[in-house]
Amino acid sequence: MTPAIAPDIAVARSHTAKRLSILDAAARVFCREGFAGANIDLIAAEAGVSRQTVYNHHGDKENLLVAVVREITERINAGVFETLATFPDKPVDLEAELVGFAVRLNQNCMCNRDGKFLRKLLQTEGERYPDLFAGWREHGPAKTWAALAARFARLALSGWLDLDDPDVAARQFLALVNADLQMALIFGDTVSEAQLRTAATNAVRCFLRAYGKPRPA
Amino acid sequence: MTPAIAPDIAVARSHTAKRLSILDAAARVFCREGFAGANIDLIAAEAGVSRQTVYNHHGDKENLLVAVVREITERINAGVFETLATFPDKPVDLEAELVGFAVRLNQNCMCNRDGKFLRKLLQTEGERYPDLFAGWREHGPAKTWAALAARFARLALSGWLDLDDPDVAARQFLALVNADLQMALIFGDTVSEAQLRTAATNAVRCFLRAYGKPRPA
DNA sequence: ACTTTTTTAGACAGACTTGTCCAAATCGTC
DNA sequence: GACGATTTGGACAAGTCTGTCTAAAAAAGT
Repeated sequence: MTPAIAPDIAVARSHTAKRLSILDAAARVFCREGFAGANIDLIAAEAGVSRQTVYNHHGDKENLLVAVVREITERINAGVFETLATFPDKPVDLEAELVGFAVRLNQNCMCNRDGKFLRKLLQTEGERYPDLFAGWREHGPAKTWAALAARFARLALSGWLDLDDPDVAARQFLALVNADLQMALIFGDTVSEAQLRTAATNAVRCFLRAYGKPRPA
Repeated sequence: MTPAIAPDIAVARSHTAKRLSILDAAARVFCREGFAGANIDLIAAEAGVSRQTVYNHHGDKENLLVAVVREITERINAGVFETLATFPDKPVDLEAELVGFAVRLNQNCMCNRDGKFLRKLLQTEGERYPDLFAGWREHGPAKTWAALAARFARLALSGWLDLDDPDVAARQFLALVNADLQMALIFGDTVSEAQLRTAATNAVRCFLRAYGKPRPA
């Protein structure tokens, strides 16, 4: 069995390697130039692959865009899921731990390369291909917000927070975390970790002034 | 004098009318299709003008983009300036008046057509033409934030607010106001006034829980 | 070593755009 | 009604891009 499978894996590996390389280059070029301005020759060159190979793998330019979006949304969802698992459910120092969580969230989901790409692709092609992002639209932010809201609700139950509406609080938490990064995000600048920490600290401080309670017994 | 000027004005008027019509159509098409995908024939058609006229007015496609961005940023800046003047400097019911202000801000600046266009153009072409938006980058949001921060500082002085850093508070106020609209803004949906009011109410309530003080005497 | 699959490079047609040119037509003014 | 400026429609060359095709080369598998 193993000898029969091993070659398959080897083939699949090089195949997959090229596939990923193409998707990566395509993501970069689509984001930089927009769908209409993206040049398949350029994508092939950046992927270190011949143009024909691009067509062999993904057939169409539109198809390639679909594959890129699928890939990126999957990676982002994975990052969000992973980061949500680090939420401070049983905090000791709530402020510090929420700051850490906010920094992780931004580093793993919003401010990394994938986040930037998704934001840009969504903005540029969202209206032209509405069903392209329909899946992410339903399973992405809404799920994230709901999960975060559930965590906040638990913190409220255990006496750390005083909340009217956990869903609103979750959205506000995320908005506050990005408050200081708006400009950088909109201009596509890279944000240093120091900026990230400052932003998160300001956000959590405001959030806890609004919804925090003295540490429960 | 008047007979000598009148024709000039008449000429200028029709000229200007066509100019605006072209800029309007160009903004729509650039935003919908991106710069590379925008078709000058289409712009001319949507402007109800022949293609040659577009070239007569703006020469180049790139030049046309510059003109569009200049036009939009000017309108946005005017809207911001106008709306900032309605800030409740001497409030009676601070919460209600801040909600009203937030709604106006969104209606006149962020959520209207110009705001949507600027966001999209910035996202799509900001990296390719960095100096195109350099002017707005310096004189736009930074000025807005500073002006808003000054208003909040005055509210703090007169005993309505308890602020550490008015600049941070201003950015947080704006972030909170958009917290509930993120999805709609990112997907380019239109937002109803009811949504705007709800979002503003949630935002102001959170903001005042964090920074509000009981009404001064 | 032989076979099969994948990749490559290049040529290619078809379509589409941009920006220019020009002659006819339209418009407002004298 | 005549004049000058502006607009129009269409034709045009030059360039770019997509997607296909082909035969050679490379890689992988048996």
